[in-house]
Amino acid sequence: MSKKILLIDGNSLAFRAFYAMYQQLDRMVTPEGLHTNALVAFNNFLESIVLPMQPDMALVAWDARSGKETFRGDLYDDYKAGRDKAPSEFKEQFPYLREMVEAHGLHNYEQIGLEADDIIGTLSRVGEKAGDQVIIITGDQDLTQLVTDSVTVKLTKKGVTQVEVYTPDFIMEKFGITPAQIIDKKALTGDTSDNYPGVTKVGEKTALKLLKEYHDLDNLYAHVPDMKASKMKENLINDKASAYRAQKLATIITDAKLEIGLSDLVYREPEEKGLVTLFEKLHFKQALSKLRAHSLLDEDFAEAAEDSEKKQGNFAAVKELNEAALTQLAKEKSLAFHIDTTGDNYHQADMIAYAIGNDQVGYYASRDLTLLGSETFKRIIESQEIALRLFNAKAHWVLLHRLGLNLAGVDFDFLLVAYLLDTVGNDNVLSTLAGRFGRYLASNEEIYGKGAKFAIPEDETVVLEHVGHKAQTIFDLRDQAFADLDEHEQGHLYHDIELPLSFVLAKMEAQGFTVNEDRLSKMGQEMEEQIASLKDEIFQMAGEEFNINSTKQLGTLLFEKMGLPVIKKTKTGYSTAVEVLEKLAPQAPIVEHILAYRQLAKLKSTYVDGLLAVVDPADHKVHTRFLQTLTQTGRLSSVDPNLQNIPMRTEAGRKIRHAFVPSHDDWLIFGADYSQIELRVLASITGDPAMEHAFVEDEDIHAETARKVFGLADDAPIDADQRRTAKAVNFGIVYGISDFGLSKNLNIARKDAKSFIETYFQEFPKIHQWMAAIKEKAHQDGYVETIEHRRRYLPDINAKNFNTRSFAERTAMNSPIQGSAADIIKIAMIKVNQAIEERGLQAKMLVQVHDELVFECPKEELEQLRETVTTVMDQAVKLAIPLKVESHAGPTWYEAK
DNA sequence: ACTCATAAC
DNA sequence: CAACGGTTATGAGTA
Repeated sequence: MSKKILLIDGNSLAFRAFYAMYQQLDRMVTPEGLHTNALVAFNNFLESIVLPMQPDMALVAWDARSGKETFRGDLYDDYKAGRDKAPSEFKEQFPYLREMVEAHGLHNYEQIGLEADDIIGTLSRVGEKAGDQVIIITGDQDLTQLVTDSVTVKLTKKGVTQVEVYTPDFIMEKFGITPAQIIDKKALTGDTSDNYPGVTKVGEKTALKLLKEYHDLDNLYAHVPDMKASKMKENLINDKASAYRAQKLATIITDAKLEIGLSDLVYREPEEKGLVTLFEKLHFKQALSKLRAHSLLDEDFAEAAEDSEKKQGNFAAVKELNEAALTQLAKEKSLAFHIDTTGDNYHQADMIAYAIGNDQVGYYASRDLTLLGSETFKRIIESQEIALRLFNAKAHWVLLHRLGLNLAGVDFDFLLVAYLLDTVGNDNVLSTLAGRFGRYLASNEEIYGKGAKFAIPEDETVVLEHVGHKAQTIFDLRDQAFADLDEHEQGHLYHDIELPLSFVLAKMEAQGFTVNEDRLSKMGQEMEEQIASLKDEIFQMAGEEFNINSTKQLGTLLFEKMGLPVIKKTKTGYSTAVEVLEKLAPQAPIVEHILAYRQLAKLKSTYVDGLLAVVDPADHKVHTRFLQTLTQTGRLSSVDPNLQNIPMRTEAGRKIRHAFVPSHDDWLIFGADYSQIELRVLASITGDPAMEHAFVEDEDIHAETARKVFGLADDAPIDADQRRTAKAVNFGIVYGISDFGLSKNLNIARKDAKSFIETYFQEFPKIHQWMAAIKEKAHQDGYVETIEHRRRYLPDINAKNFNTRSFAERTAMNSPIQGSAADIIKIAMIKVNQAIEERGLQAKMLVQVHDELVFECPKEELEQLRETVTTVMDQAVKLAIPLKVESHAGPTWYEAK
């Protein structure tokens, strides 16, 4: 009986595995500090590729310790030189790979003097002679030279779970040559990764052409003298020695003396005990729970194999959508829907293709946008009866809104759920997030390219399959993702906060904020004049012209030519940051000018020119996008433009706000903000009586803190400096205090800062206790939570490096505070939106700035809106401490704060 | 693509 | 002993 022999190129696959999950490197670390990304990917490979194959014999071959010990090292000194050293994050995973291979029932083998290739080459010939079927899995194209009718090579393409199958026919079709000629192809081209040259200027194309004409290297050189004079001929003659050396280096040994034979390679079933031990050591939660489930149900391996095959993308055929299919789809209870666009900015991006379907009726895709205008499609999108599954509901709401449709009935937003489950390493990309659930599909980058290379593939079926697979992935992942959500107790956070909020945000974005472009341009002109005259003065004082925007040139002037003292350095040179320049200002009058120039240049470029560039000429509005699934704490962020960092602190900057106006005459801008929300949250979750008292009595919290840390009477007067110090201490507490940080911020001695903190903790003991407890929880669980169970994992919390660990500890203290404040304003936004609708107000919510909401409304609605908004914000959540809301209104955003 | 500087809360 | 407050986005310069 013919046997199935599996030979695996361990080194090349391990490398592939490491880089396939390189983006996840920082996420995948055990509490002991061991990186596991390559191990996770390699395990996926063993489970999803090897297990379903059920081979009779299986071996993972490894390179001997150093290439120099092989004959190739003797033959060519630079063999594999110049190869990037494997990073330590990779090396540390290596020992576990062998253990993993063993536990999965395969054998490991390496032999001094041989590379993995040679072991595989030799065994493949042995197997072939015995009449067996040999399958080689590798990431190295060299091995394809071994292909015969009974030896196939599976070459990994992207990552380690997608392979291309090389047979003699396939090679002929792809290259037009036979497997044996692969060696001579390499002889001519050389190998950059192994660092040996072939013939100068001969690449793959030329090599294939020559081989088709002359068949092999010997025959080619026999005919070189007959070739007509050319640069190539010269190169062939000059590099003849190099070509023959490359030929030797590229030839895989097929007759090495091995200490093992086929009979030593019998494949055993995976060993459950060994796997459990290993997975526990590596903290593979998913793999462990899968293993447990399987052993509990006593599933046989055929079923396990089927399961893992499904996981890595056994996609259903994607069908072309038409009216008839749409009618069929409209009868379904739940459907996945997905649109691909030409860019991230869904306010203006074009739709490329879309897909819709479920596991019952299958998946349909189309590029025909007219179908989206049909009544049937409208029913599907707008009906509450059809539960929709999407990836990024907010983006889809806006895209559909542009078509005049009102998205409703959303059940599952995979992006939101994935973000709530784990914020770390979330790149907002479907393919990556699906990978976390063991589902693999092509990334947009693979299909469309990125940056300047972005292009829609000519072959329409590629695009249709891509969106179709996305829809299927989204559909399939719903139950698992919701189960995880439940396990985290995050059902409420998703269903009652984030999902409803996404539609509130969509509306705000689509509404847009009107910009008075004339006003903004005029400000820009004035700034330009001031910038020009500052520039003149600076050049005159410096005695030369230079680029003031260049920190490098500025550094040279200040610290070398003028000889000012270096106060701080950056990685690349002298620091010229504000705090540095402020210290230098008394010593050199030019510095004041530079500071003024800097401020104006920033305002002009970012807020005048930058803003004008993104105003939509059709409606004179800016339509920001609020990123709901980006920050580690649960806050929103805002891009294109960022409306959350419009200047406020300096008068010159604040004037920019004059350009933000209502969209109608006789309307106003109204702003409402939470006062001291983070300190109130802190007081509430720690239950500190002293702080609670201050807030319940609505006292000046910074003054009150000053009395405490300076040991003054309850009614003692506080001077400005004392208050400023106390305010800095309060801020420090919220950010996860350190004495050094506070000393730097207040410009005081470290021991004074330390004593402030100690006194603070004596006066607010519950805060001290909470800080210690939250750090302890983080060390125990690896994550912290907000009042609404928003979770933040802290992969570095047990790091050996003090800095890294300290940073994680401060984060552990800050995130529950910042995140709970984010929870509160999000709840308020949903309730405010609802209240505005219920009361039939015309007012529109436009922007959220972390503790502030901005609206536009008709003048006559102002007081009603003020009452509505402040009450709803006040009452958004039930805390032990009252919340306080302040509000302002006026003709522009300038007056509304 | 990265670093630096600076805008906000 | 060391390093040193949290969360972001954007523009300009440099590589």
